[in-house]
Amino acid sequence: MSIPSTDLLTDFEARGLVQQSTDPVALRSWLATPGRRVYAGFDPTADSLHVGHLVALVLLRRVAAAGHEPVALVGGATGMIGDPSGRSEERNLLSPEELAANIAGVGRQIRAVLSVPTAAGRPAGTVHVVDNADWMRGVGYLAFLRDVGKHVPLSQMLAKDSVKSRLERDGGLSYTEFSYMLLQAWDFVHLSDALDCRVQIGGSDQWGNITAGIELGRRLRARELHGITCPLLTKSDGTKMGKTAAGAVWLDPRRTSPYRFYQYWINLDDADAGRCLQRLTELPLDEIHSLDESRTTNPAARETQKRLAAELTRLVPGEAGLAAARQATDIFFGAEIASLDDETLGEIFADVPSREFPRASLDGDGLPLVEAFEATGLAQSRAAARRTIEQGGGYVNNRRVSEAGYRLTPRDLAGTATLVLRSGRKSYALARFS
RNA sequence: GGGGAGUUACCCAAGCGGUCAACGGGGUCAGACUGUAAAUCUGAUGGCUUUGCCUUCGCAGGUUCGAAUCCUGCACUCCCCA
Repeated sequence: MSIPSTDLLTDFEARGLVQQSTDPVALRSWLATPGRRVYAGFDPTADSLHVGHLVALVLLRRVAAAGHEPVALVGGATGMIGDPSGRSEERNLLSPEELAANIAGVGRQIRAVLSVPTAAGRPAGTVHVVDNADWMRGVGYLAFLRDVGKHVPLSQMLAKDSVKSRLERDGGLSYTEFSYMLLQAWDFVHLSDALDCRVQIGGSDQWGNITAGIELGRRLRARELHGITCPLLTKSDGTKMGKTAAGAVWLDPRRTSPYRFYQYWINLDDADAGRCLQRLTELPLDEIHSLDESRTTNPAARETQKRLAAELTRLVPGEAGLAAARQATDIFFGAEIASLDDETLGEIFADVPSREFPRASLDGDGLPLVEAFEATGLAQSRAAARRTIEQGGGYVNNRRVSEAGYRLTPRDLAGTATLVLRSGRKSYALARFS
């Protein structure tokens, strides 16, 4: 991907990534010089980022692709406090140990995603990952109040939407969370001092915090800082992006397997998939348009979803993760499971519940299938298992078995000691015999 | 304190002496269809060693050949009058 460095803002605009920005003319002119530093902050609220953070990560990648240097701030200091923006309730404070682990995990992920070569094969170049605890740790409360707090009018703080909406609620917000924006404002000023970073980008819920920093920069340094926010990615059905019945979709493959990550994107509604393609991937716009076209003329092919899933799975879990996800997808939606070794089966069915049985149970008459269904949790009782099987919803290694009295014997093993049970379209369980 | 109504399977809700494991709806599960979507349609929906057996209709007793259905006591919920 080659974006002329002068056109970062235009690029953002073209992809629908700009919700609000400060003066576009000044912004463009500052970005006209290559090698500018642009920052986005990440709160270490967990040891992994999730799909909701993807927009910010991708924004930073575009910053890099445009010839600038992305600065990712992992909020070790702000994470001690908790950002009230976009939150309806007071946050629980994290313990220092949790926070340290989260910072390490999140930092690693940011570096990993930002170091994946862009679509055009261009490496991301210099990436700064900074922790605001490094400059906040030594700052005393009194000094902070005198040097920073003094320059922030209460009226402005109270006017922020994030504060207003919380004050209107029963729970209100604590002084601690109220102070959050001062910390973030100071971060921005600090980064402009230390790295000459003058642009902050983030989700639209960050507008208040960003402008607080811009304001502080003007008062303290007489410096012009800029901000861009992008619209929060939402789904057309009103639910949150990146949420499934099973919980958030994480970027860490240990929390969300590559298969489930891939499937999340594959399953998006058409309307959402198109937007995601534009905002989250680095596909050239003309390619996106031709996929839009394909979506109208041949929706059943679901090319958009396939492309989206491939792009993002490659970016996050990586090329190997994509291969694994695809293999798992073939198995989950494909034909009979022939002979696969136990290790591969274990990997493919990593997300699926599994259950150990004594090897001897397969000998003689074998293990009643209904018993295996019940034991693996595929059915709540043997009667339920029997019903499912009688109605044609019972599968062994993806081969339908419709006799409720069926018994599993060594012939049913897919690997050397494993077989795959399935109930209905997509409930799987692994039975291991040892 | 007095009077009345109610308590049924995951939820709502019929049933008012045998034909009741219990109508119907929702949900859930499975099947068909389909784009790994939505909608729709079909079936299932207490358990088990399943042509049968066992345990369920607030709890405990009782009447009866036989009770979710009748009687007594207890617990809880709701409404009305004080």
